[in-house]
Amino acid sequence: MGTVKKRSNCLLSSSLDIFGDKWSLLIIRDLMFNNKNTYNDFLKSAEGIATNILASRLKGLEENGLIEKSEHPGSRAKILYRLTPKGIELLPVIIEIHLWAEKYFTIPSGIEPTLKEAKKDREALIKSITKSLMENISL
Amino acid sequence: MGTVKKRSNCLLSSSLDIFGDKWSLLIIRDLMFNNKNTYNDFLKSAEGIATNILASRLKGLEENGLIEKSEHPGSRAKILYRLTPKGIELLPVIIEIHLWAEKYFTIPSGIEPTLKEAKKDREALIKSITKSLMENISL
DNA sequence: CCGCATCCCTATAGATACTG
DNA sequence: CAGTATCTATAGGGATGCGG
Repeated sequence: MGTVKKRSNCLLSSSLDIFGDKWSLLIIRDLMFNNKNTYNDFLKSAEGIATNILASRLKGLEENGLIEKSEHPGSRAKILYRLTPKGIELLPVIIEIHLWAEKYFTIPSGIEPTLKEAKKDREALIKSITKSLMENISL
Repeated sequence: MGTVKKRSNCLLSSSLDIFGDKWSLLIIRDLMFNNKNTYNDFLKSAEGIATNILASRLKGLEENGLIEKSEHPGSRAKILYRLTPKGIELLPVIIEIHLWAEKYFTIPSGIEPTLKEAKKDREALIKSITKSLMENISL
């Protein structure tokens, strides 16, 4: 999943070459909303990603500039993964997927307020979340 | 790819269970923007999907209510695939992916005006495209 | 411990040939 | 035209190993 081979020069196709799989956006989600930022954090997520798949996806996301590694402030042994601006900019995509899904799946507890806000003032919500994510980068 | 097994009750995860692969959204794209609506139309797209994969994806998309089959008005031999409202509602997701991709890939000819319109008045564009897609349904 | 790498095995993706 | 059949390659699950 590392190197990218563009299937066509369609923007959608090129995007799917990068994150068009069942796992990449879930890792982005964990980084964005779930305060997860280490290898083991991702492993523990509800969907149960396998370790080799996680390693492969992290490598691909890093090679494509969506995430980056850095030192963990608490432990020398740990590696901290962070979203880059390019990764953070996927927020609108993820929000739209949520808004779509909300109509067809039962809504998990806790996110209803955010969904409501997204429908009321989408731009403001994106701006606000982006801001706090960007601040996280410059630690 | 037919039956759905939800990995978790996360809205994003459930969505990726349905269209989180390298092909499904491209078929939706062809139906939305490229006036393609038969099996062979999809086969001929630039990315070069294999026939068995196409069959599998069409089945999955139909089982999940994103597309539906109908009779082709011109030829009895042909099958016409159409987006359902549930499929059409993926338009905002696809637009956001395009807007993201525009920043990181070279833009293919022809879609620049649409991208510009999407940035100027996103809601109006979505409304307009949705309307014409919906009219297509009730033939 | 933590972040992987490796191995083994199964399931799904995918290329190509072929069929009703 | 719209798919199957067949075969191979890759994705993915699960256990385990291993250096830092």
